[in-house]
Amino acid sequence: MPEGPELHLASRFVNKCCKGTVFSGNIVKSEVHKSEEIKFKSDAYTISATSRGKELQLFLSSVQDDKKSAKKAAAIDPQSHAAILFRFGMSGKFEFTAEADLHKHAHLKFFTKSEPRMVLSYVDVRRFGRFEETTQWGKDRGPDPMFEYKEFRYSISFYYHCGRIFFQFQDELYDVIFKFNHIKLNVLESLSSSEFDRPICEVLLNQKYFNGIGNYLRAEILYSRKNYPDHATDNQQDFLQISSGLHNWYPTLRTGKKSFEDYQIPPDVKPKMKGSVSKNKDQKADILHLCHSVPLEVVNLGKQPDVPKSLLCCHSVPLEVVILGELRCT
DNA sequence: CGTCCATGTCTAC
DNA sequence: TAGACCTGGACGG
Repeated sequence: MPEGPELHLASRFVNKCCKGTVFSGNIVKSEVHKSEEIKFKSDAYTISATSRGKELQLFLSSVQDDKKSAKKAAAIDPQSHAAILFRFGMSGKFEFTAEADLHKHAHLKFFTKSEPRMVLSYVDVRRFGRFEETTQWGKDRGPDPMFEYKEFRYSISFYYHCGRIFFQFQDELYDVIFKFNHIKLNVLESLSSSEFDRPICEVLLNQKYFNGIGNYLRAEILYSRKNYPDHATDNQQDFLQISSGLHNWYPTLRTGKKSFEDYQIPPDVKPKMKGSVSKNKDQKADILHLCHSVPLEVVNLGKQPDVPKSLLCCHSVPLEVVILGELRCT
């Protein structure tokens, strides 16, 4: 189930069924699950969710009868709010059921206050997923290619200029970089990490840059370029060539120019391609853009189950089949 | 009955 | 880079 799009749909699901619902009491972890117990406890709290790549955050907020006491509670009790970070492993998901219908592998349970009691539960058959009480996103995981597209592109280009600081001060760094030209931008240097010095099919699974891309999505992305992993990059130069968007973005690479204007964000940063296959046979789609548009298509298919499955023909086909099979989708 | 396979990390050699 | 961590469904004998 869970790559970026599924995590996002899971967050929508949680928001939908928890809207206006008040939860209460202990958050119950199954004995068998290895994650730590969740300490947050409240007589009355609400739940909302958001996702980023392959992670999902639940936000828990205590509710009070009147606003005054709410303020008071927040001031006195730091426990009036909490967040839980989830990774879904291979089989994680959320369910919202009656107590009687709880899944056998429900590992974390949130109970509604009112009767009949309902349960929001984190279900994970294989237990590869983890949860943790924290307001942070996982360190070493990059921006979401669907919903933080600009940052996603930046993260790939600039990570090695700014190091770990990048993830802590992303917004500030963009401003600095684009207001002043003090920092010399050099994509080749940015991509000089050995992490990019390998086949593109492996690079795409690096969650530091491609947070949310998994085995199925990379198959979709590589196929939609009509470019199979075994044709793909063996070094950073090839990665740049594959990512035509980076060339457009950094004219320096072709012209040697280094003026500030050359470093403006390209106009095509926002999605413009409908569908994932480039119309021009000779011009390969920008692979970074596909990391944005392809998962978004999956999200939209999830919204409308009746849509014909013509677009994402191999989303249910493992990578090996895509490589070997010249694709079997009609 | 058995074997193989699964949208993901994580860590020990 | 192989193995570990897990359950269960598909399929073969």
